[in-house]
Amino acid sequence: MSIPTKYNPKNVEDKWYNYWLENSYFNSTPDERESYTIVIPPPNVTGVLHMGHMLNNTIQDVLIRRARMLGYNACWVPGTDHASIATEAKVVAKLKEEGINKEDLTRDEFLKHAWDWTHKHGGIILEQLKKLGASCDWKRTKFTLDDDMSKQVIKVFVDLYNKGQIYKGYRMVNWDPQAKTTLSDEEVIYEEKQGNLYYINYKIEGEDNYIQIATTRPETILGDSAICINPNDERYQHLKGKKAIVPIANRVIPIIEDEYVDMEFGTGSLKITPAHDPNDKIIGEKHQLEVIDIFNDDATLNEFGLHYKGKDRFTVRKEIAKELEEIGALVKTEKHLHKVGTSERTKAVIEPKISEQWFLKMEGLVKPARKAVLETKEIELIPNKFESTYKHWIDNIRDWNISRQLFWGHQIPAYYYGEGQNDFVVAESIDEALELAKTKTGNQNLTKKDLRQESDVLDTWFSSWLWPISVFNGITEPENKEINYYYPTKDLVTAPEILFFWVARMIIAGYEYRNEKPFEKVYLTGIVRDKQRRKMSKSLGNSPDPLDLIADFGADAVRIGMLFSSPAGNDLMFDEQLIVQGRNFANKIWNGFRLIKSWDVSDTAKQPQQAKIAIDWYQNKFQEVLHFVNDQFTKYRLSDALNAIYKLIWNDFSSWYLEMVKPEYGKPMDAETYKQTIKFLENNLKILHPFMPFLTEEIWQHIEKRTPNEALIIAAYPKEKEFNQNLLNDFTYFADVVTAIRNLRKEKNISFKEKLDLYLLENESVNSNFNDAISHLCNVNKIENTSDKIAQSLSFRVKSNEYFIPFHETIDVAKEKAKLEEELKYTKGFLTSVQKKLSNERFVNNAPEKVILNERKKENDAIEKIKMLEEALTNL
RNA sequence: GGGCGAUUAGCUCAGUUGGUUCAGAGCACCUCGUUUACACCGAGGGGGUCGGGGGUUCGAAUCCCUCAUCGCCCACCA
Repeated sequence: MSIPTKYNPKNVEDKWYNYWLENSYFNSTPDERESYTIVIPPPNVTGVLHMGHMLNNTIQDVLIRRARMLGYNACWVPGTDHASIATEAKVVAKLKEEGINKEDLTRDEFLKHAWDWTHKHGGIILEQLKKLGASCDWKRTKFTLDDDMSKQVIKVFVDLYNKGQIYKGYRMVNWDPQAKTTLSDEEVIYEEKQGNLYYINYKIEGEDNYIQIATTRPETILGDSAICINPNDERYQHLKGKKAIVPIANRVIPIIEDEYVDMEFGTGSLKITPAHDPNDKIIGEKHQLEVIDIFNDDATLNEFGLHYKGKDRFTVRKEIAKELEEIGALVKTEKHLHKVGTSERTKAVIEPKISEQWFLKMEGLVKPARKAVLETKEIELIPNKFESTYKHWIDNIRDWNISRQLFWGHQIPAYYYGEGQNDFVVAESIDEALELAKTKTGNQNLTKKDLRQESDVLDTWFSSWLWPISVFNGITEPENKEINYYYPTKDLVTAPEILFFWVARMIIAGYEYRNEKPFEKVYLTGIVRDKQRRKMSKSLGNSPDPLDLIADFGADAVRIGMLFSSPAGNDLMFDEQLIVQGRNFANKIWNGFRLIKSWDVSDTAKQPQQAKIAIDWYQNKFQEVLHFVNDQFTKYRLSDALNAIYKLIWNDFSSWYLEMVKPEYGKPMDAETYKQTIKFLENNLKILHPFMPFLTEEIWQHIEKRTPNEALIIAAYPKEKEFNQNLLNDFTYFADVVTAIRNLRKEKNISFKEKLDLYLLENESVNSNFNDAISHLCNVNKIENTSDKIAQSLSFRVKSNEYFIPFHETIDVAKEKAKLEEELKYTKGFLTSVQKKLSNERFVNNAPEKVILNERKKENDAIEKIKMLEEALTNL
């Protein structure tokens, strides 16, 4: 026998992955079958695989492999995202290490570096996904900055502009001083931070009086253009109409009145800095205040910062507090806990800033997206608790800032022909732009050289929101065969973190550009955490390298480990023990296969009764579990489906079925049982394949030589059939008998080698087809019915039947008696409670007949059992 | 500050319209076991007043109220 006792994934995983690739099983082209499409959430092109990817892509692979076996034309489209801000930040950092400043490069020079970087690191993550077994159609791999993808993004921009949905506006936006770009509201993460609340005195002009304000950001006083009080505030009536002097800057600013001011907070008076606070900007506009921007793009102070010019905002905060103290303007400082906006990507503290940006109007666009999820349920969020989150976002949506001051991305297709901020045209190409500009200006002498393209690029999500459409070229050629076939896709598997960034916007784009949903189900995964519930991350160093795990335990084990306990929407508490469990399971299956392969098969051997009944039972058991598994899949409960298969294979198939059919030592197996066993093994492999693709294919191909058309990956998933519940119940009874005998052996220290006789006092009928199986599993010599109790025997009861095993050695009567008495006591107590229930008139009158009948049955069974126990006691 | 969700065995979680098989599974733990697949194994076993307190009901893990703890999302209080 050459099959090793341990399953070794190393030897098989690459082999089968290559085999699958060579035979193009992952590739899809439109045909007459129904399509089943999943588009991958494109990871950052320069990213590397982490545990979150593992979980996410395992789920997608399970879904797509099962769909493939169910006969769908399964298509999983892979790709990567250019992730403009994240990638640009990485490239900038790398250049800095080489002593190159981004500022010193032209756009083209920088882009060349970025592309070099992308070509070097790009797609590593996709190679890593192959190790996991991901069955993506690699020929369809897309990158969001590919020309064909870019064209579609630009086309959509132009279209939305022409529809009046995109506009340029001078607005307060979120400024990331590190990346030196604006961010959308979604890219700002609010973090609670300990700061100070500074109380500062402003002198009243022409008086020896002061007004006190409170601020968390003293450096911004240099940009103050007013002090604001609540007109109803009794404390400040005398200051109405007067002016105050900004400390240090010594500028005179008005004291204005607005009911916006909360009289309860701080000092009840507020300094107004329109350039650096969204609320102040609103008040500033209302009262027509001056806007003084004190910051440079990198959040150092500009000339309005006076002697602080050139220093960083946080340095200035400390220094200015000191100076205020020195000049006596700082009254006090209090500790203050507040929320600070930070950049999702660079973690830099966001600076509110007024600037000219491009926006997409969201109001009308979101309507179909709202309806599809919340009203018609055309799109289902799994778990559906995320619907309320979705609703809240969509009902409070604001215009989307889509421009970014970066190089790496889709350059906005606006072309300026003059110096004015609004002297531009929007077009898909510079040639079209030129024609438009000529028409708009009436100047026929314009040339391309007179046009200057907008330097901003588009938010990354402005390209990824088209992903399910653009991967099939559905924007450029809206009626092409592929988009019509593959769209709408079936499942989207992603993290809840990007529900707004990406999922909601894809839904919006889907309805706007296809008039149809982009996917049917959104499966929201949880976050992978460590045992201390910390998010697994590179920076914390608490995350294992997924590739190391695969190398150590095998991809199948890792997949199983990830899925053992990860219901949709729940975080996964990662524990390597789960992967060990996955590895053990692989080994268990492997050894079951080894056992079957070790049997000598004889055409002449007669099929034993225990094998017959085992086959009959397992067929039905398999169907019961298959039904359950299918049901769990419709509910996207992958963990539960996997657990059911795990138990089926480990307990039912290995511990019961194989033990029942296993021939006696040295004897051959009959051909019929062997044939059925192989069939069962194959069915097990089929339903397990989506979860453990490598191991199952390996065994599948070991069972017999298969042609490429017979590979497991494309085998047909087992069909559901009716199953016989009575037989399953009979099996449970049989299993109880076997367990009872095993217990007796253990209690009485009876060696398994000692044969026993078994007598049955039958009060309710027993399926005697299991008798040989009892003999086989428990080393029982004979099983006979008896009409009388048997003295000098061990006994046990299953349901209302009593079993006896003649046993002639001394029995500890006292011990036996105590045991019986305890059981009797319990049963009597049980009977009392049942009878109490049944004598309750209100119960009998109100409860459904079914429930009452059951209680009566419980009562009768208990009475029977008490009788039996009492007799047993007297016999002792 | 607003909203949503959770709390069931040592751990991770099931428990679908209140009622048979409702207090479960896997892992961990304990005991026994080197018979002819697997010690990455087999056979047994212990373990929870279902977060606390009220209420509705003949009957509550399940429905309602309240409190506590935790998590997530959203929001400009200086």
